[in-house]
Amino acid sequence: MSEQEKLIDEWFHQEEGLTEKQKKIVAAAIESFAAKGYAATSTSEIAKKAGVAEGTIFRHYKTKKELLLAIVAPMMAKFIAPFVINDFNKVLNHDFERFEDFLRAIIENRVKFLIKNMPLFRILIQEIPFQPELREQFKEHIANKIIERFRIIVEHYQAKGQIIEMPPYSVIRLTVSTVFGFIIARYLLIPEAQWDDEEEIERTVHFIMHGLTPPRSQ
Amino acid sequence: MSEQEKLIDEWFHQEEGLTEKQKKIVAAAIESFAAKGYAATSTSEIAKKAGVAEGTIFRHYKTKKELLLAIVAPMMAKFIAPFVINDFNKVLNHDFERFEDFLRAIIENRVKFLIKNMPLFRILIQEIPFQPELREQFKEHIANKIIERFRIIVEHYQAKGQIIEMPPYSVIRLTVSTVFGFIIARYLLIPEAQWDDEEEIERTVHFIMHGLTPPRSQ
Amino acid sequence: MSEQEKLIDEWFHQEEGLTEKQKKIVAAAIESFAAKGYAATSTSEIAKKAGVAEGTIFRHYKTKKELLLAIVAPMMAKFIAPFVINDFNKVLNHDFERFEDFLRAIIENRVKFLIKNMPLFRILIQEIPFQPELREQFKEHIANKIIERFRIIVEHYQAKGQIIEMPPYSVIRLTVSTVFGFIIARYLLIPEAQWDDEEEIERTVHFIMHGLTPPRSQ
Amino acid sequence: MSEQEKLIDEWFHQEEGLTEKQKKIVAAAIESFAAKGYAATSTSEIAKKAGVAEGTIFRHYKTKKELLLAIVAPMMAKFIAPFVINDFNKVLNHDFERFEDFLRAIIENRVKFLIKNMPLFRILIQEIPFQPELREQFKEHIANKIIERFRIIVEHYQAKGQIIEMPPYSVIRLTVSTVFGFIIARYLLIPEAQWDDEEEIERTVHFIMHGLTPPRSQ
DNA sequence: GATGAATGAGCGTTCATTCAT
DNA sequence: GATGAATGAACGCTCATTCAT
Repeated sequence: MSEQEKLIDEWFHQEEGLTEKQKKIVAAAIESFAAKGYAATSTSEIAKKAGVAEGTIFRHYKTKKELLLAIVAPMMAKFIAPFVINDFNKVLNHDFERFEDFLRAIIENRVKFLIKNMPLFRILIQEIPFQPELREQFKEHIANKIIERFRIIVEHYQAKGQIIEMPPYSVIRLTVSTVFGFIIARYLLIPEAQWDDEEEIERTVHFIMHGLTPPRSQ
Repeated sequence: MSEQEKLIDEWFHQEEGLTEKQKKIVAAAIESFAAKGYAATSTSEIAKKAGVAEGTIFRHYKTKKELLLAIVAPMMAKFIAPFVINDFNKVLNHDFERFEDFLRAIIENRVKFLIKNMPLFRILIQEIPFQPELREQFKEHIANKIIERFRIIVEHYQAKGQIIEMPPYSVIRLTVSTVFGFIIARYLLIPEAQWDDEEEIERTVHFIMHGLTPPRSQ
Repeated sequence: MSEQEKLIDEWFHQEEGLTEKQKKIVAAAIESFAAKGYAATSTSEIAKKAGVAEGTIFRHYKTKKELLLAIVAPMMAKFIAPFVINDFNKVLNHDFERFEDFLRAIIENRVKFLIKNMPLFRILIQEIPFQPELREQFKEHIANKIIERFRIIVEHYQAKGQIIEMPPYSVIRLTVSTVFGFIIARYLLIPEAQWDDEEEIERTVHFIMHGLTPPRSQ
Repeated sequence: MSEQEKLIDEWFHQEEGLTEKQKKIVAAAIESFAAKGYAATSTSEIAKKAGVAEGTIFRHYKTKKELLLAIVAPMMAKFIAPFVINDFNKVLNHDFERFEDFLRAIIENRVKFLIKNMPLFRILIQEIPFQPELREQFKEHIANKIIERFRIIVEHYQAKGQIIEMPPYSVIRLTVSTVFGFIIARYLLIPEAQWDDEEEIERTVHFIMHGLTPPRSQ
């Protein structure tokens, strides 16, 4: 998987036939979009930061919005790739005896992906409210495909009695919002606090599994 | 409390000495800021939607940003008001025997506030990444004041053995992100889905209290 | 003359039936027009400085330009008044045996008037290039009336052999530009330098009378 | 010197790497600034007159004020250039036996320069009261540098007994205001009058040299 | 393929002026 | 007579996009 992962992660920076200038443009755009938002970033600023002429941007990307999508779309694709690849799914279903193990694997894998690509993740969640195309892509890929796969997994663990009876979508919602809540708090809202990452992830997993109630009280 | 609450909620729309035109401007701005974002909303658009001349906006708000802050700041103030009012806090500490009761009360009260003011909530979370002034106010009011009060409450219930041993800030983070995760999914991301609100809130409270693991597995 | 003078000078501030508010408006306008120029001074700024509502300005002066003219026109009138009053002229023609005496009297009188009303003088010379109405008034009053009177005076002293043969208009031009050159240098261009006013005026009069030619030529 | 002079005068219109559009912008701006003043001239008007898009102005000059300075600064530089060039100064000190010759040379040279660049001169003296940057440049270049050189020259002729004993700065002030008085009257205030330029310059020189007093009358 | 000058629509903001109170 | 909210045209300036070189 790590092999696979590496390949996927390096997709962006080495594949897709991006020219040297294009890479600079994309890097500059990511930096500025993440920092100031798409709407508040001017193409001239991107050009300056990338060290290219303003026209060069429009040679590669017909419009500013196309540049945004060219940045965020592959990131979404890479994020979901591991879920989509059949082998990976099979592994999932058989390798993890317990839901907790599955959860840890997800966090190990996908959360680290997001952390590694934090500026892109930031752009994604910052711009999704404003860009219908982005929202569309997001819903199509994440909602429609991934959630279905998750549903099957959740039902699998529910059948095993490891997850309480509850509509799978609610399970997903609760799990996902807890995990994303950690990433957002940790890396976007309060990055300056002192975080014991391992401990905090442990607490997060424990919370998803057991909630806030101590064992004895039940 | 509901008396108090009502008064507070109606602050914005009826008090503050807003003239008729000002109210129209604010309403138009809320609508557009929520829909397209602050940066992508032009003052001329706001003026048109409000049915006033563009100059009128600037008579009441020196800059476009001042208009944004004039919209969002009172909303934050009203959101935290119940936590700040001492009586309310006292009530909190004595009236709710169980953390779960406290949690339900909070959801009953503050979540409904947010739902009622969803466009304002939307603007707040959409613009916080881009507006340092907003972030500053948010941190000052929410982070520094509310979180401290929450910490005391959490420690109170921890002392009672109703919450597991865990840094209070982690308890808060997990609780808050679960609750906000519900609001965002329900009202912003997937409002078009069919939601059984009461059931879903029940599941969310249950999740915070007990996690996903069934009672017997422990 | 000093009686007359006083009356004239106080015209502006006490007569003309200016209400209290009007006086404040005029004072504020003079201050701002002198400092930043007519075009760069906003009526709202004047209103604020005068402590009146913006509408009040337009109740008394139909337009901003009318306010300017209402300020500068009486100043021109007062400047030329002594020349126009017949008695004064008679006095001129008979009292001053020598051109030099006449010159000193003029400086004593009219230059002091300008110094006393420096902000108004400043506005006048700053705005004359841009305000045709002002230029018109200036030409009509100063050029057409005063210059004629001066011409007669110059010819009078030329007949007496006290002024060299030269077109009177040239004599006037040279005299006036020397005197105005002093005022402008002294009060507008380099007011911060240390000036020995009496000496400098003496040199100016001497220059006009004898020029830069050393004694030998006399 | 005439070679040198020509080069300098043509600097502005042919050198400096001004593009065709820039030249049109500058020409249009000079025309409008001179006619209506900087503050009363809009950039859209300049663009229209220059036959370019309004954005083009701001591509070449970051702000409207920068355009003003880009117009006036080189003019000041060119005006003082001959005084600064050492050879010229040397010539001055040795070639002109008499102060009068020096004066004629200055008028021949620098006054003709101003006449040739009258719109620029007009802008300079019209805007100096309102533009601190302009005033600063003016003082730094003209006041601090040129006046010093003039002082030396004046003292030189005073030592020769050709100029009466008087503080050199006063000599400069009187001379300069007389010369400028001529230019302003001739070209700005009353250009429509019939002027016999040669005669009038002769009278001006004569006035400066000998004053209004006939030699024999004293 | 890359450039950057040129564009003109649109931006946030200011302005002199009006008018109901 | 005085007010100040309201106006909308005009302002200086920025922007994404085009295109000749």
